[in-house]
Amino acid sequence: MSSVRVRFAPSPTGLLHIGGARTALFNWLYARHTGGTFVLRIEDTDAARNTPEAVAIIFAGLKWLGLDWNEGPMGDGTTVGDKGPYFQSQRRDIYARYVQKLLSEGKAYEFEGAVKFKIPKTPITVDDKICGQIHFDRTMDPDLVIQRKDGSPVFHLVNVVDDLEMGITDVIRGEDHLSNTPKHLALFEAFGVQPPRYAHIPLILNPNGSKMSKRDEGASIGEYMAKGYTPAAVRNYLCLLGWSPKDNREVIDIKEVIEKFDLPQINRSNARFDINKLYWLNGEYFSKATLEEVEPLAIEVLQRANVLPADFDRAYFRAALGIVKEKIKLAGDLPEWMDYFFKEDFAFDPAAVTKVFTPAGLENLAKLRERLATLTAFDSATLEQNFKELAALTSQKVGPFIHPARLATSGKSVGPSLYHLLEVLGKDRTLARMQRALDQYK
RNA sequence: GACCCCAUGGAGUAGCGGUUAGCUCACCACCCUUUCACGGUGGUUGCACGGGUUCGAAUCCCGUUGGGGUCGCCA
Repeated sequence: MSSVRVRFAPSPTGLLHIGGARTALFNWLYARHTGGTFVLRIEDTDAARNTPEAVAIIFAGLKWLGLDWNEGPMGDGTTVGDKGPYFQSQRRDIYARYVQKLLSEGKAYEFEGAVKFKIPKTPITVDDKICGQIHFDRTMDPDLVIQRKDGSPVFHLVNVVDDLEMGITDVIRGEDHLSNTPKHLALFEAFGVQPPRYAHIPLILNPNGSKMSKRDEGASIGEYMAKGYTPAAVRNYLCLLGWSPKDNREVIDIKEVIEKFDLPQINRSNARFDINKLYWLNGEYFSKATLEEVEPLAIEVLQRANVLPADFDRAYFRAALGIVKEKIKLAGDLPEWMDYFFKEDFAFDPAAVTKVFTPAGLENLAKLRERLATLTAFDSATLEQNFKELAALTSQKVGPFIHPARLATSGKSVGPSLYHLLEVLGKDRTLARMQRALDQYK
């Protein structure tokens, strides 16, 4: 294991922000690339936010993305690492000690009950691994409150003390912290230690270019979990925001990303979040996955949507999933693509009814039903043959039979390959559904 | 407002002094097809602007504009 030690230090806000997840990802990638250590630390100094549920959401999100950490609370109640505690709320005495040290050395002073750190009024340069050398004037910077009137330590202090105590060598964090870095550098200097290296990564913006806050659509990893996204796809997409393999590929295996990932080549400009591209990318992963791989997630999604009954027919379900899977990009789209497989009283799409269940369309449907009723085999090849024969017999193209058949048996105008659909539904269901449509509209 | 960062089509990016400015998503057209989708082919859209430097700038420098961030006893 190399000497590199990086950390992800989220605050339990009740969700794992997409930007935070990306920061975690980049830290994780760097740790894995260098063979270093990835530390998870919970910045819960704000007591109001410190709930077990909020912390659990962070664990769940990181695990879902496959970002494992080497040190910190593991999420199951256990803790790994000898630099703990890894919850800031449990490190009060450590912070107090550091504040005391600054106080006794005259580097901080009391101010109306709070404690302020004296910011050196001298220019300083931040040497950032992504942004390069950044100069800050500091001569007009006000002193920094490091401990509140109520005795609690402030973010900048705890952040620096923890990085110091935990031996963090590289701080990879959002660019929103770049302007805070001179303060942190001053604190490290006051403590008489070498500061870590810094790497500030660009932010993720909303599609309209505004800052993505936690209330914005799509800001929470939990949303993607709930919508049935594939974690590898989300992770892949996040890799592409600010980083690139530089060879025109989009779908890239995480192992290869680890191999190629490094800090200097990270982009310096903010990136907008494009749900469209994520959706496409998810489709790439979804269609490559086998039926077996997709099945558990599909069942979960469908049962949560009340589409799949508790006691479903496994073989029938798998057959249905098989023909639908080829058509969609996202597991979350499954409910609206599969609801009609499991109920007979589905509604017929009104727009499609107007267009397809015309007198001629219904006439064709009736003829079709009559013919299908005589079949003994009901496989897709036989069905296709019969559709075509009937079309030829009536001097029509096959479309005028296909469309009414689809609408009658699924209620929709779009769906999986029709012949396969009918095969999966089986003869009895197919005929019954066609009869229902005829009874209702003819 | 001050300070900091950024700037290639609608979005993500490749490019790192000489390219017909490449790729992906999205969009449009055509082909294929039972619809949708997939796939295939083609297409619209770009170096923010103005000055320099140079024989030559998307690439280097300065300015302007635009966007983002920081300036809390939030993290």
